[in-house]
Amino acid sequence: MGGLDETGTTGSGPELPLSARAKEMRPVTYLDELNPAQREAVETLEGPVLMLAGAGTGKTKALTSRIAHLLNTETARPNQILAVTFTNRAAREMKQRVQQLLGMTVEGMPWLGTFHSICAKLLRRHAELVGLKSNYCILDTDDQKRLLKQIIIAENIDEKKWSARLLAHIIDEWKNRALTPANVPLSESDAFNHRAVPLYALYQERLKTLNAVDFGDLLLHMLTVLQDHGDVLENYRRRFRYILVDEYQDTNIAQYLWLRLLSRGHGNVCCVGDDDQSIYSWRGANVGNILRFEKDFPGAKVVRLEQNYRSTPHILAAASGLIAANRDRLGKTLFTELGDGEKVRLASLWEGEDEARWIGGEIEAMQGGIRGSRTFGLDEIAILVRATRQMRAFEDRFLAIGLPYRVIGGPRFYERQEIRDALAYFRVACSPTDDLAFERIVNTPRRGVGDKAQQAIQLAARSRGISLLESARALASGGQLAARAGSAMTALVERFDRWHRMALSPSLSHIELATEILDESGYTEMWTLAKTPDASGRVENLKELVRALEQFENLQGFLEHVALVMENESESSERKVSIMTLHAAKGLEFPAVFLPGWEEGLFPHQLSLDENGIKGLEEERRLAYVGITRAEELCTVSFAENRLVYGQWQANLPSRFIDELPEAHVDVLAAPGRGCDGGGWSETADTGVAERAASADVYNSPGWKRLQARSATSRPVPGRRTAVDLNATAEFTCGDRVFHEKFGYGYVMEVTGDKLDIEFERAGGKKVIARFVVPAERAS
DNA sequence: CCAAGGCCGGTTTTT
DNA sequence: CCGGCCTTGG
Repeated sequence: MGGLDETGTTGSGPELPLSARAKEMRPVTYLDELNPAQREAVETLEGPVLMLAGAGTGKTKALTSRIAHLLNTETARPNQILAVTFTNRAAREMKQRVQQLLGMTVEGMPWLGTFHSICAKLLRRHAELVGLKSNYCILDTDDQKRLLKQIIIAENIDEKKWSARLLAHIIDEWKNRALTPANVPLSESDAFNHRAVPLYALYQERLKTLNAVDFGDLLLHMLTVLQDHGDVLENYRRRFRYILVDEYQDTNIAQYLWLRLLSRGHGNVCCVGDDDQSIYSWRGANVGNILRFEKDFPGAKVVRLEQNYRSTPHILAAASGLIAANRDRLGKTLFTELGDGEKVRLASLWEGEDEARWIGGEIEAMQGGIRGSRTFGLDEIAILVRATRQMRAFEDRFLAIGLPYRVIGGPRFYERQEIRDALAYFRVACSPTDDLAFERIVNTPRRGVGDKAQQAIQLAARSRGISLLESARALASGGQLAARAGSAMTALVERFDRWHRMALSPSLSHIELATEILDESGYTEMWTLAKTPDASGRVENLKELVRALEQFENLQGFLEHVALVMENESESSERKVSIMTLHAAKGLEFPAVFLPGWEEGLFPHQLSLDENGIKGLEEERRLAYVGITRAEELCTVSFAENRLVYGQWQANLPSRFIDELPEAHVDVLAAPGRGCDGGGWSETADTGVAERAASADVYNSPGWKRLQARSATSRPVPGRRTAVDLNATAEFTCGDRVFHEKFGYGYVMEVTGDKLDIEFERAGGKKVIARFVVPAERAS
């Protein structure tokens, strides 16, 4: 279970004299297992330390050993250590490994957790300092957007032009940068048609009335508390004598400020990170934090962990060669002592389906004992994609050939509609004033309470300053609703009253209560009767939800857990191939990794380049680096020359990242699927692709050569038809030499309306809309 | 009040 | 091409 301790599982434990016992129980061995760099990072307990830990260099080991060392030398007691991670997974792993090292349970480490869970816990203690009650509820992004939408509509703003989604994004960014409505710089006040700042302020007001916070607030409020209340700050500075931060390259500005406040004074802060693995800038992460560490924390000791224990040499060299193309980096030289191993394999396929088919074939071949090569279990294999839409092809293919797979990081269990609905019922039952939850389920399942009735309830609630449930009760009993809505509301209010009483009664099992709520509300029935194909799955999920309740003492505790630990915890032990995004793969490793879809536009992703230019490109490259470095023994990069994108066939160039892989460490597979075995596993690959002309290795394929050659040989015949650019920027005629942002220079071959057929020198033949090209002489 | 059709948008995603 | 969301018409 997660690193969230809000539910009290470990947080409320007594502060044990853990280190003393640890010593009795187990002799110090952890130091002997460290290399010199790791050892230095572990043993430098005082003052700021930056551990620059490359991929696979034993960073978690160093971090956990450091905690063990702090405890074992009695430098700190467990409750004096603040250790923060980003994900529950990381927190859980850290806890387990400290336990392993010390050979005991770490019940007494209350301050090891995610930024969010630790802040949530602290904020419960100090909620009143920011105008909240300690039982505040934590909204997820869905609630957040619904709330913003209400505000936008209430302010008479055209929601279509100015979406809640956009506003949520703007506000999140400000919160990431620790900007309260009052602090937003004037230069940014024009955002959202000059309305963003006042709307932000309104939103914060509304949250306060609801006694609610969003994720960003957890950090921001705690920051406010520490900044404005010297006594509280002093208290925590004295308490958290040693601070450890995992994945420092992913911290945002609010988190950075928070850490600085807490560590100023003793300065015992140890940050671990890798600037080359910073892939979350779009979520507010600020690589600058790690790049600036030595300036921010004067006298900092910087330790580089450069010995890689994960990947074989070719894989490591390929990754290092690739990332060397990035400019803004601290720079590390990773090395390994592992034996030879395979080169990174590179395969070119005709189209996306072929790619899935080929990889499926490879995986099957890797199962059975192909003579001379190692076999890989399904759970040792991962497919890492750039975008979720790439997953479909693999799922289809694997279903077809009966290859067990699991998609990691898909829509999470607690984010599914039916689960969120059920939780909303539980929320209202526990706290009848939870308006957002009430709103969500007031007419789900349909019970005849439509827009009009809901608006009346809202209005009355606002004007009288009462909750929606109370308002509904008043209107229903006063006969102020339409007949159908009125009777439905009376029944619903009555039920909630009863459920609330049951929730308060300690004698009643919360599992029975949950079951009753779902049955009596008609919610389970709604899905049982639904005729959509996914209905039965949803009923299953509801059952699973009730099962998950068993691990908690009451509904309240469960709801608190869910708010922060949005994970699907049903882990089957069956062996399966993992399919996930590159982002989701960070921190994981697999013996064999497939990296499909290395095509310009997809990876690096076009939007990333468009929006962030060179910075975007460098982040994409780091993503590629993360991908390759997940592999222990076998890494296979592939690309498809053609891909169906939003129903349109698109011809793609191989990713520039392919060119950046050092040739000496790459094994270009000859024509996978054609029977010319280049790699060792290919002979059993599906030969259905054999007839496809253009499948060949990247650099020597006939198709590739043809593309290269074409521009030199073909000269268009000057033509008659002329395209009129609708934006009146230029007119084109057959034979014109033109320039395109993405495809480079080429000649216009044919003109159809505003569409041009262009032979590009590098990219080959494309159909392009006229306004996307400029005459070559105008290209900068 | 609800179901069917039109329209837009469309990377990555933890807490 | 697909899904979510909103509008429209019954």
